[in-house]
Amino acid sequence: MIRFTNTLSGAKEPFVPLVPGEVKLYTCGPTVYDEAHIGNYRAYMFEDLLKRFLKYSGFRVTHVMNITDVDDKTIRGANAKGVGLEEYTAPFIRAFHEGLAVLRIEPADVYPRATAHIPDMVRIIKGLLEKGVAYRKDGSIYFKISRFPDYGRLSKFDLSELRPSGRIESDEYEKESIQDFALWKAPKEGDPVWETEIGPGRPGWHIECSAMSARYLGQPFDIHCGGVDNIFPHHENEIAQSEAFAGRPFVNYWLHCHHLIVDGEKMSKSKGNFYTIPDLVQTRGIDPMALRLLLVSTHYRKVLNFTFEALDQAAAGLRRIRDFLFELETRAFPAGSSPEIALLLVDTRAKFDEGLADDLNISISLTALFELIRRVNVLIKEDRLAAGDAIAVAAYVYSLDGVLGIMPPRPGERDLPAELRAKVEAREKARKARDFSLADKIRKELAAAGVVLEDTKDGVRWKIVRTSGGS
RNA sequence: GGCGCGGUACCCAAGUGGCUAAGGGAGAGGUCUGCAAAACCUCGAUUCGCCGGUUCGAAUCCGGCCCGCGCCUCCA
Repeated sequence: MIRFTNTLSGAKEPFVPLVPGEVKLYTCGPTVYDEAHIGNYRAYMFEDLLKRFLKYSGFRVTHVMNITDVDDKTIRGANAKGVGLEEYTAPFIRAFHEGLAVLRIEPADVYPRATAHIPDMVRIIKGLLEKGVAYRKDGSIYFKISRFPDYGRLSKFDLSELRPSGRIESDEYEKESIQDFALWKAPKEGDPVWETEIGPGRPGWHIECSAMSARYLGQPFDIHCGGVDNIFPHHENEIAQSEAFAGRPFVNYWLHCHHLIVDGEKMSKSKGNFYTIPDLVQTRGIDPMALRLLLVSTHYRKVLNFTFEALDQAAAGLRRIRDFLFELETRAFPAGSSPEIALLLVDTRAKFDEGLADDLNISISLTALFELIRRVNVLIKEDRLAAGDAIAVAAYVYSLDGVLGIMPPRPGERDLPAELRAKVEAREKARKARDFSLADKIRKELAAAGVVLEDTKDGVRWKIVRTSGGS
């Protein structure tokens, strides 16, 4: 049984999809006004783990991730640069997809863009007006919170106790109640304007998610994810719009991940602790898979403290997994297989699956993997592992890649360029001739190229220790 | 002030009433090795933010306190 912590109830609940075997998933994507940072990717990584685990568990998953390409910040950015909205957001959208690819985050089925779904939003706003849940004021349209008694259920905010913050005072739009939020914004100097049957203007922020989730997933659907900072107001408002419009529930399970901080502090450009994928991978030469393991291995409901030490630790863990596979693939084992290993794999699988099934408790799952590695390493050391065992264990570990996404390419998919291969052979010759200084010199050259040599009693073997990043 | 997360070894982190408090990293010593790498073995928290309480028994339950973090109207 799979269980998730549902923000709606605040408790761990058994996960039961609306349609057996199928999961409809909506995750809040980027607002493309700037380059995404590793904190943003932490959320996408959590969602990737969730989706991969659901698929691994046998569900068919339909995943929708929105791209917010019209809002205050994108408009401001485009105006500042003197270009159109589309021209302004295009490079950020491209960079976002590149970041996903570098981190091996599986693509969503659809990436709907807000600007391409204005008619869907208009239809909902029109419906809300007709029901009297929305009202017009100075060309804008607002959602009337007083008409939605359930408001605050997700964030557990009591409206009467909401403390006004500075932002309310600076709001440029007139509303009946400060808690009402904009569905549609009246045309303003410099804003893009859509001519629609509810009048000219542009959409508010929250309406796109209500409109696009309904279009691609229906209502209700199973799981909606995002960062904790989206709980209020964004997700609360989505619920209000969608449920008031359709008269039925919006989402069954809300899953939210916590933030990523850097060295114990919030990441911000002014502090200089603001990292993007290219910063780490291209500029600093970080293995993207180490970053992936780091992001994925901290439980999603805990704050992730990003440090370079933690990144090194993740890289070390990754190395242990890779070296283990390398061992299984490059050693000569005696023929046969043992029931002991078959049993060990059954136990490992049970523990691994159980961990993730319990609200994505990945620590348990990784422990299961590392325990398998340690036990099999002992057997290798004692010459008790047979060829069939090695194949079975390696196949199992690779199968986990469906969930973890960190494994190296399989043996057939990796090779050394001819020049490096020649160096490996040259070193072997030197070593046989006991010219160790030449042998060590070549070893160093190979190391600089990211290739590590290991001398075993069965001869030399090489492994690639750096995954080339990005481009 | 409200709502929500968290505080377990040098670092990351599991464990929510009971066998010796998982696992990974780093460190120290050892085996192996031309050197190295990997692997293996050994060592490492009498103790879980603090103080009380409940209990035969508490990291785990209850009460109080301290500390860190997030959200509180367009932030993942």
